[in-house]
Amino acid sequence: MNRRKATESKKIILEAANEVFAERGYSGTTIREVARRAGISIGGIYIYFQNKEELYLELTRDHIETFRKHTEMLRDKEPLAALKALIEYHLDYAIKNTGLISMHIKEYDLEFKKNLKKTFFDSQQRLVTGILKKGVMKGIFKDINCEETAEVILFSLRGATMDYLFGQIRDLKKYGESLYQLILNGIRRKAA
Amino acid sequence: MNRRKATESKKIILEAANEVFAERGYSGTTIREVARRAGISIGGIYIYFQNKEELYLELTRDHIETFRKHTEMLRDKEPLAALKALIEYHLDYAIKNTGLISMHIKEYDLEFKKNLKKTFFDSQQRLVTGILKKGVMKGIFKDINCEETAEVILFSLRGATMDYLFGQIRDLKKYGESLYQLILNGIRRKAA
DNA sequence: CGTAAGGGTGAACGCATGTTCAGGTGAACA
DNA sequence: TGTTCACCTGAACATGCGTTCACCCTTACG
Repeated sequence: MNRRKATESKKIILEAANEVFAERGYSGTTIREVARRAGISIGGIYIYFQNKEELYLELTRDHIETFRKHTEMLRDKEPLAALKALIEYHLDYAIKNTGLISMHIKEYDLEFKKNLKKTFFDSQQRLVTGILKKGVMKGIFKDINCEETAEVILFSLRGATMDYLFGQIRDLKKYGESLYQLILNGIRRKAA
Repeated sequence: MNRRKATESKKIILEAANEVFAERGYSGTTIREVARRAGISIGGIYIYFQNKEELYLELTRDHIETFRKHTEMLRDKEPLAALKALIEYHLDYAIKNTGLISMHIKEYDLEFKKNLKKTFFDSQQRLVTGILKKGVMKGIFKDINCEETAEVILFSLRGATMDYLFGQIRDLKKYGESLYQLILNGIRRKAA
């Protein structure tokens, strides 16, 4: 029927796939459902994507890139403000992208996305370590082990995200302040 | 052939199922594989369990009960010791039961185990809140919001578990001390 | 007009899964 | 020995999946 341009169709498929993956996870997503929601035929998907994996990878690369771009900006802020903003961004992201995060948690061990995941986690780890090191240098933070503390901070953020996902807590934002205080009391140099 | 007693067969099936579920998660587990590993036929499984869900639930109930029993004992300890032991137990459990935890994380939203999960999470929450309240009463901890702080502590423990599972960190035990310090500095009443 | 090509279709294929059920087998007892 | 019954078997069934491919439109161009 030649209804659309190729680039347009590809975009529509990606958007539909994004929806379905977020709702159902990787293995729960069927090509049939993506096709249905994109308003294209089953075979039509395979014109633009070799297979389901490729479709998934293309989406995941986008998501990681978006997240990375937003958090990398924090490097320029003051350590305290950067930490606060990091916590806020994490919690905010979790609230606004439940489906996406759910997908990545549920299928965390898919072999074909291992590299992508490692790169992502490492970049976050480096970012927080950087913030902490800056704080230590400036005398704002105690003389902590920055790598290890960065990891622990990320633990708590991911744990909060997970509990929110699990439905264990309703108002995630509420915990932002508690998290900030707990972290800060643990690393800040005493004023007195 | 009447090789075994019914109770024995059921136990063998449960053990096999435990293995396979831990390795492959719920949906990744096939009755065929459980049967193969239990040394019984496919149909044999259905003599003892109505279906896959029931098999899974029976196992999960056991696991939760074991965990709960071990942590409830901490109520009698001194708050500081209880916190330390709780952290230790969590990390230890994560290391020794990767497969199990992986299964629960990967299929966290299975409808038929929702109640079981909520009960489990709530009991942990109550336990930590109790420990904190005792500490506050004794003047060991600051006048914190016990419920909220308990949640944040559980965040960090679950986050640590998750990062370990994700392969992001290798030596989980190493982070026990960091976690303890961060938490403690955040809630302990200053000695001076 | 003919025809090539980009864009699209969906029935069909091969495979895997949870579940069923007609039937087998051996020990225990009459 | 014959009968019963608890225990067990695995081919068969219904379903659902990712993927393929022979074929169909519509447009562009000569």
